[in-house]
Amino acid sequence: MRCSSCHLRPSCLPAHLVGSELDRVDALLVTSLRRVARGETLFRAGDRFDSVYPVWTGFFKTVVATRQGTEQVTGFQMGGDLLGLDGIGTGLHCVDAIALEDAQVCVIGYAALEVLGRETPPLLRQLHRTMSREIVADHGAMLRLGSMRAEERLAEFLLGLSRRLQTRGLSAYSFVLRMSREEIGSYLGLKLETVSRTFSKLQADGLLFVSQRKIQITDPVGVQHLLDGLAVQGEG
Amino acid sequence: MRCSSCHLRPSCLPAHLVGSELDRVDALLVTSLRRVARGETLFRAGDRFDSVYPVWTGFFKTVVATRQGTEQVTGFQMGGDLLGLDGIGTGLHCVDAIALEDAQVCVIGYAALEVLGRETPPLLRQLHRTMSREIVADHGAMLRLGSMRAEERLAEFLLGLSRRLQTRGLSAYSFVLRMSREEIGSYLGLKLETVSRTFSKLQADGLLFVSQRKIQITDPVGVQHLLDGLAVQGEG
DNA sequence: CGCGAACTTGAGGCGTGTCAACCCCTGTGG
DNA sequence: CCACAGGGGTTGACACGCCTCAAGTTCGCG
Repeated sequence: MRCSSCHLRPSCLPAHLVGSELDRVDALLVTSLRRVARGETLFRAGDRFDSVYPVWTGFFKTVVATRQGTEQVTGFQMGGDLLGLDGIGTGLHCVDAIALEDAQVCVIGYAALEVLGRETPPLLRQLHRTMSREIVADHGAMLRLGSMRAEERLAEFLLGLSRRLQTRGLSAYSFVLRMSREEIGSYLGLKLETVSRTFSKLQADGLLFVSQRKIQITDPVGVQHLLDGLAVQGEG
Repeated sequence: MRCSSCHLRPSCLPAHLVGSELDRVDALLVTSLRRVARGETLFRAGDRFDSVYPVWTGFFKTVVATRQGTEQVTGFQMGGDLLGLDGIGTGLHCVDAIALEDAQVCVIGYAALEVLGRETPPLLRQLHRTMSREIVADHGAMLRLGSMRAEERLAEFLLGLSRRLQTRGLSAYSFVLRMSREEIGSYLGLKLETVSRTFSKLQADGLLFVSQRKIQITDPVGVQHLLDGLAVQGEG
């Protein structure tokens, strides 16, 4: 695997590298590629941390669990997203990373990343940006969970997903969900029935079509207005 | 200001440094000290990012806002905590950092931190740990907001605060809240009335005493059991 | 000492959860 | 080609926890 020829590089750690920097990264950064079958874990909470994993293909969820069995989905990761950052702090992972479809990830040893980063400032800077963006994204999740109603949470979730698909060159307004209603519900702090009902309501309001996991956002502006607290415009 | 003689160093960026590393950090890391009066902002969402700020004295909250005026408290920061990491990703801060009491922070230029970090691996590693721990803490917040009932959210919040006070050498079970009911509510995704009622209920259940902002946790084990889903033991 | 902000408490409404039934896809095997 | 099984999704009725609105109290600060 060579980072220099990877189409995901602009959104990955070796973004902005050129020339000899890129050569070194090609040679030393990614030690291997790892396949994870649908339903399998890339790592589990409690596992020893030693690597971070940019997603190359496929789709993941990360899940935290409490001792009494409750679970919370903390994120969904797709091509270009970085998994494993939760482990740096304590040396142990504290979420499960589970593939929602057959997936492949690059394996980047954290020790190697530290060494390479010391002699390649843009690489380090990109790592910091990535961690910072995850913090900001988590703040967005807190806003969703703490201050929004079910309809707003789902709308925000869909627009965020749409935006992420778009930056990866995929269709922004017509896509297939990789996760179940229950997983969406866990991420949004809702029960699966509420997610289902809310999808139906958004469809009844003419904002989107939903059929099982196929989504088509027919009125993205209307969805955005819902988030801005504006009433949806009538037809007459 | 010299990091080497700061009592908060073990929980700050220059933790684990020794000898010449510490000398360099003393000379170059902290460019100045900044005072922030109660109610004033250290930085605002939209401000240009150029520094991170370890809290030296005082107490802060960070707040994200939406265009329609809703706010969400994303965290409370006290001595040793690091403010400003949200800005690295985009070069702009995306939360407001507001002092809840007169406070002092160290100013660490991000550019200087990057340069110093390159020649001082333990410093860089500590930065990474700090960011990772913030990510993990945010996942904890998501779990609270997404999967817990009001009573559990408040119990978890109080135990977390208790633990943080304890690591700073303060009393774990008797302390004064620096934030209002409304701010706690925002952080926990509850209305201030619900926070107030829940405090009263925990007191009625014999787990703590509360009087305005003075808190005394009289039965920390009971509070922990509440989080573990165990019923509180009866008296007979 | 007095004002205003913060906190507490109550009554009633609403949104989401709970429980249950049914439907729709998909895959399997006869 | 169809029958069947099973998981995921949808929908309904009802319950409950939290929110809303309102009144009254306490505390902190000028």
